[in-house]
This record gives sequence, C-alpha cells and structure tokens, in this order.
Amino acid sequence: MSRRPVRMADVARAAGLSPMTVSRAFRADAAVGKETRARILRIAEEMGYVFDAAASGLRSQRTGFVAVTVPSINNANFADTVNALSRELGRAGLQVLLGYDLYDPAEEEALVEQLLRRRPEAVVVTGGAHTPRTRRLLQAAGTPVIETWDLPERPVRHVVGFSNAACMETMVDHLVARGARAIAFIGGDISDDTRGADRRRGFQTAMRRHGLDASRLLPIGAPPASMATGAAAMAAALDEGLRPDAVIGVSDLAAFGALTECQRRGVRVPQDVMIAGFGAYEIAAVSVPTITTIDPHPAEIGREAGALAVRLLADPAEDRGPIRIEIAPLLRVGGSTS
Amino acid sequence: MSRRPVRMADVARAAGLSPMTVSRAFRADAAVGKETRARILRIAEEMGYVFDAAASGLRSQRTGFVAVTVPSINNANFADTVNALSRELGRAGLQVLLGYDLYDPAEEEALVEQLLRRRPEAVVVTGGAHTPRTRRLLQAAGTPVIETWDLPERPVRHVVGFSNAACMETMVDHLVARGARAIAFIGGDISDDTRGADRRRGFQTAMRRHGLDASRLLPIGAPPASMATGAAAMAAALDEGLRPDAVIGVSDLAAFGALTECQRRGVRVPQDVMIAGFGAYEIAAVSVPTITTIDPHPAEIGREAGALAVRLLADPAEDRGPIRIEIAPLLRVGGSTS
DNA sequence: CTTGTGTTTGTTATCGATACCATACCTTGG
DNA sequence: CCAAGGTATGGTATCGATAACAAACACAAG
Repeated sequence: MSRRPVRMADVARAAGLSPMTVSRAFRADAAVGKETRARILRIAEEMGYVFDAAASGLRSQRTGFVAVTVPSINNANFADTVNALSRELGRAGLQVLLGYDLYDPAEEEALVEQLLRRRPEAVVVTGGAHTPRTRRLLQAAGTPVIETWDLPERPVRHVVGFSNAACMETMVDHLVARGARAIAFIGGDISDDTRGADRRRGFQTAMRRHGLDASRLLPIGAPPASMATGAAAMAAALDEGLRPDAVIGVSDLAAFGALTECQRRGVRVPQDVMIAGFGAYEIAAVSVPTITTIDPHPAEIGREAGALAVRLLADPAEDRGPIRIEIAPLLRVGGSTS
Repeated sequence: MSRRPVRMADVARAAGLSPMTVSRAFRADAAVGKETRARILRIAEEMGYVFDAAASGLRSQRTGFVAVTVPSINNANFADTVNALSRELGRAGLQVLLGYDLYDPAEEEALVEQLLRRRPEAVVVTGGAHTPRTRRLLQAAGTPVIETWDLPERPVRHVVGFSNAACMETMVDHLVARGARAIAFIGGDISDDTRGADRRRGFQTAMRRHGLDASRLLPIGAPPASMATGAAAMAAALDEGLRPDAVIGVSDLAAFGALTECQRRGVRVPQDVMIAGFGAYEIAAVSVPTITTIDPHPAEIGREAGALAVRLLADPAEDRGPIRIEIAPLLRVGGSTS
C-alpha cells in the first residue's frame, strides 16, 4: 500500500532516455522509434507506472474529458444515449465525465459547475431548460456545448434532439384514428421535467386540434415517472369514475403501471381502454399485451451527439454557427391499441 | 467563444490580493477573512472564473475523484448503488468517476487502467472476479480498493457485498416449502457474469441438498439478462416439453419475461408454475401477479461502500487490514409463488 | 511596554507532464 | 562531397494551482 512515486521521469531514467521521449512513447502519433516505444512501454509496465492524465491535461490543455449530464442514470433511455455517446467518444480517445441532476435545475447548475471545474473539452447536456446561471456558465465555457433530447427554441448552442410535443401529437392522432375520444394523459405535471411537460403540452395541442376534451390529466408528482406512480394515477382515475377510452403515459413505465392496474381491476386492454406510452422501453415490447409507444432512438441521439462533439473538436471552424440535428422518433404500434 | 484565460491569479490581481489568499477563499476550511472571502468569490463570479480542479489536484495530490466501475449503467440495481454511493461521497466533497465494462473482464482491465490515470483517491469496483493484471493494478494503486456486490474468497482488499449463491439457496428453500420440486433456473450460464454464475451455483447447491434434480438450466446467453431473453428461455423450455413447477430467473427481468411467456400461452402463475426472480426491481412489485424476489439492498451497498471509502481516506490507519461488510438480502414473497 | 497567541495574508518552490525549440543523425540527390 | 530534408531525441520553461514556511497584524495578559 505504498505511495506510488513512479513518474514518467523514473521510467525515463530506467530506460536511459529523456522524459520527453517517454512522453512521446505514450502518444500514438508521436515520432518515436518503434523499438524504443516498445521498450519504454515494457519498462513502464514492469515498474508499475501509470500515466498521469491530470498532469498531462494541465500542460497540454487537453483533458480528454467530455462532460455529460442526464436527469437520472436509472433510466434505460438516457443510459442508451450515454452508452452510444461514450462509445463514439471513446473512439476519439475521449472519456465521458457523467453527472446527473435528478430533474432539478438547481442541481443541474451545481453539477455543470462541478463538471466545468474538470475542464472538459466539450459539454453535452440533456434538455434545453436551464437556470440563467447555467446558461452563462455553458456559454462562457469556451467549449462546444450540445443539448440533447429536446429542440429548445433558444438553444445554448448546438442541438441533437427531437420534439417531445410532436411525439405526443402523433400518438393522439394514432389513438383518435383507432376510435378513441376520451383520452387521458398520465404525468408531465411537474415543470422541472421539461420533456415530460412538453409531451403533455403536445397531448393537449393535439386533443384541441381534434376538437376533443384535453383536460383529462392524471398527475403523478415528482419525476421520474415510474410503474408505481402510473398505476396509482390510473387507480385514482378509475376510482373517481373517470372512464377514459384511452390513456397515454408520459413514459412506458407509467403506461405499464396503468396497464397492470387495469389487469388488477378486470378492465380489458385494449377493448375497454387503450394504453400508450413513450420511450420504447423493453417493457413495452414484452408486456402482455405489448404497449404502443414512441421510439425516440436514444442510441442514435448519443451517437450523433458524440460524432458532433468529435467533429467540433477536430475542426473548431465548424463551431461558427449553431448546428441542429433532428432525430425522427418512430411510432411503434403494440397490442395495447390494436 | 473566446478561450477562458481567467486564472486564479487574474482574480487575485482584480481583488488586490495574492493568489494564495484567493486559493484559500475557495476552500471552506481555510483561514480567510469572512468579508474578504465574500469579496473574492463575488469578483471571481463576475470575471467568469471557474476553479481548475486538475491543477489543484496535481499540486495537492487530491483529485477528489473516486473511481467506480459497474458492469452496466442500464441496470436499476447498479444505478441505485451508484446513486447512494455518489450521494455519500458528495457529502465529503468527492466526485464519482464512473465507468462500465459490459460484463467483460478484459474491458474491466482497460477501464480500471483508464480510471487510475485520473488518480482517483479510492476505487470501488463491482464484483470480485478480475484479470490478474486488473488485480495488480488495483493493488499497486496505493488507494483504498473496495469490491461490491459479491463476497470474493480472495478479495483484493475491502468488500461490501453479499453472497449471490446464498440468495438463491434461500429462494430454492422457499419454493420447495411451497411445494415445488421440478425447479428450473434461467440464466447464469456465462461465466463472465460472475454474480449470475454464483446465483446459478447456489441454485444447484440447494437443489442437491433437497435431493432434487438440479439440471433444469435454461441458458440465455450473454449478459445482461433481459425480459426478452427470459421470455425466450421460457418459450424454449415449454416447447421442449420441459414442465417445471417453478422457475427462478437470474434477475427479475428474466423472471418477468418468463411470466409474460406463460401469460401468452395460458400457463397460469402460480397455479401451473411458480416464478421467482432476483433484484427487487420495480417490475417485481408492480406486475400481475407480483414476483417473488430477493432484495439485495443496492442502495445500502452504495451507502456502506461510500461511507467506508470516506472513512479510509480520513484515517489511513483504518486501512491496516481488509474490512468486510456483509449486507443481508431480503426475501420478498409475491403473488407469483403464493 | 513586552511577550504570547491567534488570525490573516504573502513568498517561493513544486506537483508531473508537455509545448516549443534545438540538435544529432541518417537519407537522398545533384 | 555537400546541401536539403526527414526522423529521432533532448533541454528548458510552463500549464494553474497549493504546500510549506514566513511574516504582518490584532488583541489579551502580565
């Protein structure tokens, strides 16, 4: 458990070379004799030397970090995005520095500040709603900034996302086409979860467009939406005598919760009530019946955001104007609205 | 989008103080006049100064990082652990540097090396099976090392975990007490997922102890176990004419998949077949029927691991001998085995 | 007034790597 | 045989903060 005093200079001494040459050996591109490099790396390994990325980053002003914020890590959608992002960045030798804000803008502000202290080379945030100070911090960061999972009207800089509202309009159209009229919406009542709120707004817009009652809103409280809160919301609705012929969950988890509540009460899906969700979670494809949902292609968002970040870092000239990449979500019809 | 040339020295100049005093102002404990500190922080904020944690860490040899590895971030159990760990460490001003290895020991080795380059002050890894080089790296790291979610026979150093095998023995006992005899096990066939393999081994041990046939093993291939693979394994078993009177999934996700397959085929649960899982995922508590499972208390693991790390860092003398904290998993009986 | 104690601030060297420039050596071609 | 250009290596200063030590100052007690 001794301290690790092995520095690059120690390796250099052992190899009979200058630290500079050892430094070069640790970078793929630098000019070092093929044999020399192999010998250096072997000696370093034997000595138990571990490269110090902090010192390297300080001098070179390249930390290799990309800061990424998500609302929650316990969410399959965001996990897919982070996964793809991480893989894409890894290719370019960049490492994800991940943080989560629990859907709280104040937490996001503190988080962004924490992350910026590590001098990331780029910042990828989920969502387009931030506190004024968060915006300032991001704009002054001097690095590429990419917002995802949203299409903000006033983006900080670059965007890789989709319209949450439009998704729900699509879903309402689908349900109306299937004959639904009294459609209820579960969730999206907390404004902190801006994506949830957007979906709810999309629901209302579409309902009004169809001349239908947009007021069947079933609140579930603080995000994230869960199976349990979805079930509770459905239970409350049924107890109050609300008899929707279709229910849309702000996410598949809430939708599945509602589905189970129907099963417990003998309400048949889709005959008595249709159910739809959002997110294309695995549960939607496996449950009985399968749940109609919208696939926002989380992995594609991550891939595109990662590729964009790499592009912007490789050629800062690309960062002249804001770039906006729109991902097309896909309606997946399941047995719950057949 | 200008470079950020604002350094601590710039703030010091603007405040008419030495950099040292500004440095102190940014640490809570240091001795700085109350008014002076407030003025410094105000000026820093106005100038858009962002503290450079890399430079700070280099000089002070305290990066504030704790490296954490999990097999996958898309897993509610590990997410809960990381969450609790992160909260516990945050209290002490430590930041989680998270990486995932996709259940692949070679990936883990590369990951651990990457993380060590950032000079974490402690390392928390999931599981107790590593490549020899990973073990060497961890042991030579000169930092506290904590393995979680497992009780390795030959731990690297400290452990916060539970016995995956014992959990499954408990589950088999439960099912046998409920009258099950022909019990099948879904998953755990890939040795890379050592926790899954341990659970499977526990299943076999308990079955033999009861004098029952331990050979009903339904493979699902590469981890992680999912709802889809659980359903497929159940389908294959039923197609082959295997008629188990109980099925245990290596995780609740696989168990739920199996449950849905039964529903699709009109096999009644629990009357025709009992179903049990592992992990106390939300699905187990919400599905119809609810699924009997084992709660490994993931948050408690994270909390304990975090607290242990903080303790070891505060007082290195604590690191004299290996510490082993055992978490007691809890059987949660649901409708699927009632 | 002197000494002592505690609080606040300043000076210098340094953490471990790399940018930048210089140099030695080796080819190749005229 | 020498100039030109490429390849491999080394020397020095530096990235932005802080540890360690020093000193200035305030105030209380003797």
